[in-house]
Amino acid sequence: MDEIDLKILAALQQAPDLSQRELAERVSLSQNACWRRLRKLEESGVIVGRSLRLDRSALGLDLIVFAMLRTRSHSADWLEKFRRHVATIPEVIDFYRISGDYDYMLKIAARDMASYDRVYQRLIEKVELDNVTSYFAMEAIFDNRPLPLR
Amino acid sequence: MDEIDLKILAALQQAPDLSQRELAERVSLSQNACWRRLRKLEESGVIVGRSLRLDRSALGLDLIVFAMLRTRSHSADWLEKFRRHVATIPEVIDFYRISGDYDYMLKIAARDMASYDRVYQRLIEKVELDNVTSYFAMEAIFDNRPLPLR
DNA sequence: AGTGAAAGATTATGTCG
DNA sequence: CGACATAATCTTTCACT
Repeated sequence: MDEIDLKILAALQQAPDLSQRELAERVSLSQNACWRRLRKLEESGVIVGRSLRLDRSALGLDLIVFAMLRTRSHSADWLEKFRRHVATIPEVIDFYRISGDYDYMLKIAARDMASYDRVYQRLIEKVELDNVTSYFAMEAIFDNRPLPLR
Repeated sequence: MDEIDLKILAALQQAPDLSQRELAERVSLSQNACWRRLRKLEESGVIVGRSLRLDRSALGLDLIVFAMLRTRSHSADWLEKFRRHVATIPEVIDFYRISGDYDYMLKIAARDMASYDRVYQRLIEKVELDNVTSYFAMEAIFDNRPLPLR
C-alpha cells in the first residue's frame, strides 16, 4: 500500500460511485493501472466491500439507541450463547465488546419506543445481565464518516 | 414504498454490488422496471448513497474508542462552536447527541493510544467539558449491519 | 508496474403495451 | 407501471513498453 493506493481509497471513500475512468483521472493513472490496483485492494481485503446507506427516517427507524451492557457471567460458553442470541436481533446494528465499567456496547435501530422495548426484552430474556444503560440518540450529527487514512 | 421496493432495499443491503440484471431477477422484475424503481429510491433520498467498507486493521486503525461526553455549557453558540470543532477531527467517525447522563457519544478511530490521546487533547482543548468517559473497543463483533426493514 | 486500445458487460434510454 | 430492444457507458482483458 503506497501513496497512490491511499489516494484511491481516499477518493472512493469520498465518492464511492466514481467510475473507473473518473477514479483513474483523480489519481492520475491510466484507467487500466487504476483498475488493477483497485482489484488488489479488494483481493487483499483492504476494501472489505461496499454498503448501501439508507435514510433511517425514511424507513421509519427514528429511534437510535446506544445500550451499554454489564454482564454477570463471563464463561466462554455463556459469551458464545450471548453473541448468538444478540445476532438474532436484527435491530442491533453494531455490537462491540468494550473495556471499562460496561462489557458491551450495542447500537440499536428501532421504529419507536415500543419497538425498542421489545428489543430490550429480547436482550434480557435469555441472558443474565447485571446492568443495561440506554442512551437515546437525539440527533445524529454525523455517522459513518470516512476513515482517517495515514 | 411498497413490498417490491423493500425487497430491492433488502437485496441491496445484503449484496450492494449486485448488477441491475441480478437485482431485477431477485425481485422478479424486468431490468428496466427495477432500474426505474432504484432511481426513484435514490432520488427520493431513501437511498442516501453507498459507502466503502475498509478493513480498519489493514489501515492501522486498531483502536476504536467510544467517548461519552458531558458538557458544561449548553448555549446555542457554544454548541455550534463545539460541533464545528469536532467536525475538524477526522478520527471522529460518529457523532451523536444523546439523552441521559451524557450529552454526546463519539466513535473514534485511532492508530494507537498515543494517537487517541492527541484526539482527546484536541477534544478538550477548545471546549469546556464536564466529563469524558472513554470505552475502548476490545472486539467488533459486528458493525454496520443491514437495517431492519419493515 | 504502467499504457493504450478493443472485447465484453452493464447501465440508461426510447418506444410501445 | 411494466416489458423489450437499443444506444451509451463502463469494466475487464489483451498486447506491449
